Amino acid sequence: MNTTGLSRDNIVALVDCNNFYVSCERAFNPDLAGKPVAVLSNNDGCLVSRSQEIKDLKIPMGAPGFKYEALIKKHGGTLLSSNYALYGDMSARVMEVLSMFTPDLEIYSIDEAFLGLTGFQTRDLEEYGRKIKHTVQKWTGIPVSVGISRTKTLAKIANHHAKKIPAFKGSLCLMTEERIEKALERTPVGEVWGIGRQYDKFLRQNRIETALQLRDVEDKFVDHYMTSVGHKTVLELRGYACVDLDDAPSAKKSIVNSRSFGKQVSELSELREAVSNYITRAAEKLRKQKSVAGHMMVFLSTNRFKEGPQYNNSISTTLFPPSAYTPELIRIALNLLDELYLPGFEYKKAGVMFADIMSEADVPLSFIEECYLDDKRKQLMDIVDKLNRKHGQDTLFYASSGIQKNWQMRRVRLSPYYTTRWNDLPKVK
DNA sequence: TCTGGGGTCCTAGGACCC
DNA sequence: TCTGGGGTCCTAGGACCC
Repeated sequence: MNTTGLSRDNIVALVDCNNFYVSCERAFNPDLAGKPVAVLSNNDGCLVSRSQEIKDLKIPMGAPGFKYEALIKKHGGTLLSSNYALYGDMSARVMEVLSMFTPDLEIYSIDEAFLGLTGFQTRDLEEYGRKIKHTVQKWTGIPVSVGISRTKTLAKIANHHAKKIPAFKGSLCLMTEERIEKALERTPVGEVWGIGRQYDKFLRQNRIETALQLRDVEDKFVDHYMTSVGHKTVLELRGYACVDLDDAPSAKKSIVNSRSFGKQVSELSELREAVSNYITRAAEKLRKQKSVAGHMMVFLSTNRFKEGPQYNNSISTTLFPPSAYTPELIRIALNLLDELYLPGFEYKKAGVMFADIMSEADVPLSFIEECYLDDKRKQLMDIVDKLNRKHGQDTLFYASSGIQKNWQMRRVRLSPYYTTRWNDLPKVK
């Protein structure tokens, strides 16, 4: 395998929040400490974040909430609806603290970040990791684990062990050959970043069961049986950094907004309301990253878990000129929906997607006017966005989005918006 | 009664052209 | 009637991630 130009002198840390959504809830509600707590997905469907006590009850990730509700209640536990406004805000606070520990911060997901530490060799890195952990905990109330090594893939593994093994006190640094080998030997191959279910199965069939065995596999095997992604994974395990740190979040290439409904929906009028809402949200995201979309898709599906006739379909169109102007996008989407819709089905989910996304700045000058960017429509969108940011989502909304919203998702166990709504600020008694 | 949502990257294969 | 082979572009779908 070719390793020309790849560095073995990198240092990178992965900081990962422990049970992030549950930790956010606990940060504001001390009653939840030490008891089983789980956060449910949208529509109060499956468990997407579990406290240690829930994991100890052997309740798997992604399990449907209703199956385990009784068990959780029996152990004095709590199930909560997801409160993304709260988690997003807490995430921003954690990331701000992390940014003080490195000039190279890559926010990888809502609860994870990579920190470039190349050049920090002279420090006691594991101690530095512990300092990061304590600072985040103190200033945000969120517990995190820190893994440090030569590549992102190795840092992931380090993080995993830091989280699982109490003796490491939340921070593990894998820099020496000896430590790396020991950790890789104890890591099942399926836990390696980039090895999913299919690869796991294939590798095990070939007697590769640990991360160490994967690292030391013959080049011939990799060349023959693994894709370019697999190549990178193996090289990263060998300490060659192939996945660069990316500190400037890039603009999204596609934007999706979709939700399951809180009930079965068969009326076109209700679907039109939902799609109008989804377009509104997706177009806000478009404008937030200063983009316009050249392609739109609308999709619709029935409940796949329920017996009965199923309908699962999508329809799409080119947007020319590309746009981020909500009223126009709603009009187009509703036309698509009318075409897509078949009466007589019980629908459970709908969604919209924008693709062929380009930056406003890249719109050819000759299109700018048609593209809405150069006139009152653009100003109107700016004003709507500003008002809604300041006074809350849907302060200004579109008539087509409806008011009753009977189709909306269920969130019956929602915690207060502790950090983003004045009336919900926690009170000190 | 009740089973999430939002992304990226890669590859294979079809369509088309020469 | 036969029907190569190489290149490019596009799309659908798979695999993976959080």
